[in-house]
Amino acid sequence: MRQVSSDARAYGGARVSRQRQAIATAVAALPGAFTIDELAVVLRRQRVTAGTATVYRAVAALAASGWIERIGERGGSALFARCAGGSRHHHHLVCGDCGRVAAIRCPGVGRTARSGKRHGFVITRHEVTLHGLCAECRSPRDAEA
Amino acid sequence: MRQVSSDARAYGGARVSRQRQAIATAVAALPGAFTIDELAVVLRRQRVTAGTATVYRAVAALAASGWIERIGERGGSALFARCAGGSRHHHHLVCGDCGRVAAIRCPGVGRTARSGKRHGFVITRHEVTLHGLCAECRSPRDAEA
DNA sequence: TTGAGAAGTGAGAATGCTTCTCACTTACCT
DNA sequence: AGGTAAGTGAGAAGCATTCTCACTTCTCAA
Repeated sequence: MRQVSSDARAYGGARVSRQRQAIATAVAALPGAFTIDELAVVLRRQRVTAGTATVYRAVAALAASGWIERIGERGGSALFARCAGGSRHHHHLVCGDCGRVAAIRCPGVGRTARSGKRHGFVITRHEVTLHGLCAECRSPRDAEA
Repeated sequence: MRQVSSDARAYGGARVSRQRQAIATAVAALPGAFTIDELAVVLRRQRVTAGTATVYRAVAALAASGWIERIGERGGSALFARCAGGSRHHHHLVCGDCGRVAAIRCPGVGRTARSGKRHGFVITRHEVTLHGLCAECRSPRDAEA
């Protein structure tokens, strides 16, 4: 019996090379959102050699399988995150400081759909991203409030 | 008495050159969302000569004054739109076909703020973008529904 | 009207992110 | 073990966007 590793699942059942395994592990170890560049830094620190194209392709594969999601951009680079939302419909709460990401329920599609209908629109897709500071990144003074 | 033109207002009171005037006019004439590239095409069609840097700078100035807003991206380019939302807090409804943009009220920040608090986050900013098809771009068959 | 200075312009170089190419390597199925 | 489809990596290429710098133009004040 063949065992399907968690890495294989992360890549949607595609072939898992040494590089892809290391990339999936690095992504899982990151606390939150990351850019390709930040991921490359982690890989280098772990003495993983992987070409730029390889990292881009691996991240694209992880995103295609739904294991990570593209949640926006930071400093002109695409921002990705592995999030706990699973496959259920959800949105993201991103800490502007450490990049930690939390999944939140969708804040009422029904109302927005009605709002769209009023303008004659049929809504097919929507994106909601919340930015803020997580508990750990808030300064003690702010945390009091 | 000096008359402040609408173009001067669009540029936040900054100096209005021939190019900036043409760019503001072209933006106003566009039906909805546009990329820098699409705007450049319109300008070329109107025989307006303006360097790439000039168009970028003018669009940045229009966005800085709040006359247009950056509402996302399309095909890897920044997507802007002049919208009717004014300065009040609002979000955007973008037609995926013609780019027409409608402003909609914010779909409940209170709920999302509470949702964030549950995760220990303090929410400082949020973005909501709805994608769909406007009445004119829906095919007759879809419009029946 | 004129002069000065600030601000805008444009061509092209530079930058930075991302994708493509292609020969080489490797994971996986039989 | 062998075949093969898929992944890899170095570097080139393709973009959107920004920067540089000499030149032009706008605006204000005299």
